[in-house]
Amino acid sequence: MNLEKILTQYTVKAVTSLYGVEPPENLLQVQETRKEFEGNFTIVVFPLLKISKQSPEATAEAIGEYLQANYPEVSRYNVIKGFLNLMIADAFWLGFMVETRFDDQYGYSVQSDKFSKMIEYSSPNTNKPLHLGHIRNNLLGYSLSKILAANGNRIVKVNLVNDRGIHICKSMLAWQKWGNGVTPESSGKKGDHLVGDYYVKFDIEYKKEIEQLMQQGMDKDEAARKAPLMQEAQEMLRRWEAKDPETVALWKMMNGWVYDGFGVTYKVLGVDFDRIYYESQTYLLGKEIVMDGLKRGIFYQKEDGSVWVDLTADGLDEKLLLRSDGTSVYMTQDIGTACQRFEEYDIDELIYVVGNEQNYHFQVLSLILDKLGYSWAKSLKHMSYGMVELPEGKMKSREGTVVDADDLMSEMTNIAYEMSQELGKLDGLSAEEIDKTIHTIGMGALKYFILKVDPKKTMLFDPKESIDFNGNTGPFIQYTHARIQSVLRKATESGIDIHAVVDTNITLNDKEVSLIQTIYNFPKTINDAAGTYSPALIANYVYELAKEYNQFYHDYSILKEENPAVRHFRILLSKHVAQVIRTSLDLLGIDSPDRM
RNA sequence: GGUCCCGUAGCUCAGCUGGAUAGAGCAACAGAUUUCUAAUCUGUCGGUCACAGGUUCGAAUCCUGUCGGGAUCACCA
Repeated sequence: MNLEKILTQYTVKAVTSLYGVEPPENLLQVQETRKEFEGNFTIVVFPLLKISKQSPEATAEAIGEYLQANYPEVSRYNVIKGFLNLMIADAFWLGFMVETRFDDQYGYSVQSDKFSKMIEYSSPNTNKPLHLGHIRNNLLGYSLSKILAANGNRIVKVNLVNDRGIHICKSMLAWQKWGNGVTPESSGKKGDHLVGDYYVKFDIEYKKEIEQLMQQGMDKDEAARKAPLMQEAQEMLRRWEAKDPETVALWKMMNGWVYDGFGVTYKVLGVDFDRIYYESQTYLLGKEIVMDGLKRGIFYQKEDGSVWVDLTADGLDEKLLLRSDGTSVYMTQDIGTACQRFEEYDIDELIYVVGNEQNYHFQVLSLILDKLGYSWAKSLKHMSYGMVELPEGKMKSREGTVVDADDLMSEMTNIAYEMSQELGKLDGLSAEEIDKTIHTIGMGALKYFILKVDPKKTMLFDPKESIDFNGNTGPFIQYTHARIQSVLRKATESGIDIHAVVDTNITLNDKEVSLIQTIYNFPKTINDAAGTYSPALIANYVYELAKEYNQFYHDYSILKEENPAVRHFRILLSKHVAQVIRTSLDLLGIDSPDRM
């Protein structure tokens, strides 16, 4: 059981015994003591005053004395105003350090009854390469899946690739017109970037056409609709839907280039999927379900034949489900794919990692499925995250104001190389080791930079100021890990057995207690992160741990400590800190180097 | 206009199920290395927690309003 809960129970007993009234648990507030005060846990006694009928100080004093006298875990206490600060006995901390199994599963929950959760993330369009916004999505989705798995869930990671539609037709058309048969091989360009270039090319030419038409007196909307290029793109989409062999062949070829490109990006980013869905295979789903809902009177039809759902009673609007020509819209597909997934997989929850611009969409989706009577409708979850903005505002693909994912990642690696070189950290390493190290550090910096921010919030990325490697950063934490590994190597070299049994008959200093307490909090942190879908909690936690360790490292010797019992304990502590750092970073998808 | 989200130090962010004197990093300045990795550590400077009310013993945190920023309400996805 968790120490906070134990202290809560003890306090209940103390109050009952002292004042003859058993306090309801919600009156008890046990929290970690703030750094500037002495103690490990603090009981806030203000809510208990109505029971004690005494001053805050007297109440705190009485409870403190009772706890210290009756429970060996509580070694000392002090009272400041209405706050009772408790010191936990070294014996408890040492017992925790010696008895706990600090393997790579430390902190994980073991659920006897595993929940299965499907996480959909990434979900790119195939008409252009991935950018920084996709990086946030992928890192969040991947990290969340790891955190939920650590919290005792079975996880299925899926990606729904948007491989069809007008956008890819634009790239195809532009390539046909201006590509001269260029391929990734002939140009030496990554496939997704090559296809993206033609998407941009389409837009440029399209804009020219619109302008021309407007000069001929057409208004903007009409020009946008009637521009020959747009007409052609739409014609191409119709041919694709009619399965015209030539169009399908071109589509397959260009999507193939994109998948090769994405594969490389995903690999460098370090994310993966258990199952990839393609919208070309799912876009017709959902239609029958909607028609069935229409029959059952859940939806209604307008005169032109389009099908709608009325959500005004739920405080929302009316939503289109089928166009007047009978074709599906985005919502129709999502209804269909959700049903398909719950049929195909034995899952308890379906989590969509999608930007907060679609909050409304997912609210509506869940509501519609609920109206249709699916019992699992309420277990659809939207992990909504904020946009990544540049100093000048939102990124816009068509205007070229995007931070390209591949460029950014290689730039991070380059910076990692320069810094490592400058610091002389690469001396004596093979070329292969250098590559691996700088990749680990560069990606560590990028991933931590993204993941330390609360997912819900819009975050800012300034390309002019490169991502830091000092302070509250990924490399700082990685460095702490590498530093500990170095100490452990030195220990082994000098013949110290780092696995030796630790004598618990020693006194701990403040920094040591504080470190142990932080390690002790790890399981709770994972649990919180899983409950709130927030990798940021893990990131903030591991930063705190690394910072505390560095302070400890600075203030105390480990291998040069003369008392062998203390020395062994500090080695043990260091080892466990390294383990918790490694596990934490792993939950963020970040590697922990042994040297850097 | 309706709905939702956000506003904390010069900058980037923590803290938000109410608790102590609001915290980090960056930037600026000053220091620490004969000692286990200085990508580290220590210190100084920096705040009307957007504003105004309210609830409370206690509000950055909860409620109401105002201002400012963003998203969304498509026969786009």
